Amino acid sequence: MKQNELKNQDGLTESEFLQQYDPSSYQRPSVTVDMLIFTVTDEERANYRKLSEKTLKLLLIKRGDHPDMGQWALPGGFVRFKESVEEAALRELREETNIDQVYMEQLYTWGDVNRDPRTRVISCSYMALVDRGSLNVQAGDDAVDAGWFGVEYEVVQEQRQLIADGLRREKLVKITLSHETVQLSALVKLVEIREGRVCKVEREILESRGIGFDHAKIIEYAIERLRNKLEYTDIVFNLMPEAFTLSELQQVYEVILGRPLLAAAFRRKIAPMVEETKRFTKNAGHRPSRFYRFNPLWLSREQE
Amino acid sequence: MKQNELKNQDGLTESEFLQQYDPSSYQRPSVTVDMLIFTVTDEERANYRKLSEKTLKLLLIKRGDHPDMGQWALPGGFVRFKESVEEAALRELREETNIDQVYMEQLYTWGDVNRDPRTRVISCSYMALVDRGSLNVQAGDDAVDAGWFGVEYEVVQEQRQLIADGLRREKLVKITLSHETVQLSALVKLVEIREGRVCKVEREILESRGIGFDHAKIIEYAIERLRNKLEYTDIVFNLMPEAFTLSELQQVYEVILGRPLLAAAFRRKIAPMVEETKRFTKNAGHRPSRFYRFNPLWLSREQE
DNA sequence: TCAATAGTGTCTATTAGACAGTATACC
DNA sequence: GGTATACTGTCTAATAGACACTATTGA
Repeated sequence: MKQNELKNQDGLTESEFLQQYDPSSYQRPSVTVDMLIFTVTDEERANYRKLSEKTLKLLLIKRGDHPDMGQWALPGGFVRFKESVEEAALRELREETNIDQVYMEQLYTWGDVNRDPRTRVISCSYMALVDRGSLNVQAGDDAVDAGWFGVEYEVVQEQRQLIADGLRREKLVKITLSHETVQLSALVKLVEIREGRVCKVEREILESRGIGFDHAKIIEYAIERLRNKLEYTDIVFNLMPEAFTLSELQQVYEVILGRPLLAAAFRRKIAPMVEETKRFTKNAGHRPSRFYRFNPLWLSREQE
Repeated sequence: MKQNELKNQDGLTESEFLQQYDPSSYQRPSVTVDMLIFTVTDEERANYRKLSEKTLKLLLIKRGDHPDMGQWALPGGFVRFKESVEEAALRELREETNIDQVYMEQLYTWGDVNRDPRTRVISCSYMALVDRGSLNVQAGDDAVDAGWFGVEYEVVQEQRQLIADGLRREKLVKITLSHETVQLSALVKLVEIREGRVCKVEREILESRGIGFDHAKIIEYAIERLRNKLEYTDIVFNLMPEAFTLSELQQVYEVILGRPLLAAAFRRKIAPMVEETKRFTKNAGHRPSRFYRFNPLWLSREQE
C-alpha cells in the first residue's frame, strides 16, 4: 500500500494520521479459532471375511480449566496479535495432531455476544480432514485429555409450515459423540424462515450434554458442510490413505452421508477422480479388491 | 450455561475463576465487518422494442479519511463490544441502504496480519442482495460519497501445471468496477496448489486501481460465491422485484454468470421455483411476457 | 408487414438409480 | 461348496443442451 499525501479533515497526511491513531481507545472482542478435526477409522471386523466398518471421528478436548471445566470441547485457542487467523488455526492443528500437511478450510465465524463467560469472544471455525494413517494424536497443553469421538448425526424431526407471505422450516438434529465409555449428545434446532424475500437460517442448541460452550452448533454446521462438499468436490481423498479400494471409499462416503449408496452408480461417478494401481487386497476371505489412488489431474470445479 | 462447582488447578470454582479473569492481559485484534451489497439494475433501452439490459452493481464508499483516503472501499465498520457480528453487519447495511429486510449471508473472515495500517484488523465479510426497487441509498457517515458500481468479472488467464506429486492451477481474474466517470479495476491471482493430499487456495492482489485495502480480493471471492450459489439455491429472487418475467430472470442469471443461457432449458429448470401470475407486460413492441412470482413452497436443498 | 421477443416441442447426449448377474478369493 | 465381497451390464428415468418452430405484439 502506497502512502497517501492527501490531507484529511484534521489536516493530516496518512502517515501523520497513523502516528496519532490510538487503537486502544475502545474495547475489543477476543478472537479465537475452533478446530473441527475429522478423520475416519476402521472398527474391528466382526468375522474374518466381513469388511471392517468405518466410523467418522471428531477430535475433542476435555477442558482442564474453567470455563466449562470437565466438559468436552473443540480444540482451539486465541489468535495471537502477530499471527494471521489461518496461522493460528494451523498452529492449533499442529499442537493437537502433530502434523501440518493436512487439508484445512475455514467454515464460519461465530459472533454472538455471550458465547464465552470470560469475555466477548468471536470464534472462527476451521475444518481439517486427516487420514488416520498419518496420525499420532496428543492432548493439547491446556487439556486434561483428548479423544476421537465417533460422530452420529440424526435428523429427528422435520417440519414445514406456511406462514404469512412465506414458509418456515424447522429441523431437529441429534448429534451423538462417543469415545470409549464417554457419551456426549446434543439437540440442535435449525430454523429457516422465509418471509417475503428475507430468508434466514438460525441454529439453536436445545440441549447439550457434556459438550462445552456453543460447540454443538458448530459441530452440526461442520457436518452439514462436510456432507455437502463431499458431493461436489474431492475432499474425501483427504480422509483416505495413499491407496484405497473403491469399497473403502464408498464406505467413507456412506458413513459421512449417513445413507447407503449403490455400488454401480458410485463407481461410475468416482471413476474419473481415481486411477488404478496394480495392487490388490489379500487374505480377505473373498474376491480381492483393486487398490486405487487419487488422480490429481481430476478437475474439480472451483470451490465454494 | 450452568455454573460449575469443580475446582481448577488453582483451587478456584468457575465463578471465582471468572471474577479473577483479566481479559486485558494481552493485545487483541480489532474486528470489522465488510459488506458486499449487490443489486441488479436496468440500463437504458437502446430502442423502443429492445429489452433493457441488466447490470450487476456493487455498493462502494469513497473513503473520506485515512487510511486509503480517496479510494473506494466496501462499506463496513468496527464490531462493537456489545453487538454480535451479525448485528454489526445489519447495522452497517441499514446505515448504507436504509433498509433492513434483505437477504444477507456471511462469506468469509479475512485474517491476515497487515490488512490495515492502523492496527491489526480481522474482517468478517457479508454479502447482501437487495432488489433495486426497495432501495434508496445514502452515503454512510464517514464517507464522502457512495456509488453503485457496475461489476465486470473476467478470467484473463488460466494455467494448469503438473508439479511433483500434484498439480498447480493458476487463474488471473480482472475485476472492473464502473460508476459514472469513475473506473476502478483490479487483477487478482488465484492459486490452487495440490501436493499429495494437501490442497490450498490462495488469493493475491496483483494490481488494485482505486480499490482500497485488500477489498479487491474480497470482491472476487464474493462474486465467485454469488455465481456458485446462483446455480444451486434460490438466492436470485432476492435480487428480483415481487413480480418479474422469466426473460428478466434469465437476464439476471446471465449477467451474474457472465454467459448466455438457452431459454428452453432455463425455463424448465426455473419452472418449479416460480408460479404464474395473470399479469403480462404491456407496450413492449413485441409479444407480451407473463409475470411470475417466487414460489415459497419450492424446497431448496439445505444450504452450504 | 416486420422487428423483437415469448414461449413450446422434440431430438439427443449424459447421468443417476435400480438391480440382476458374473467373478473370485479363502475357509 | 459356501460366504462375502468385487465388479460389470443393462434397462429406465430424469435432466441438460441444442435448435427449430410457433405465437404475439406495436409501430
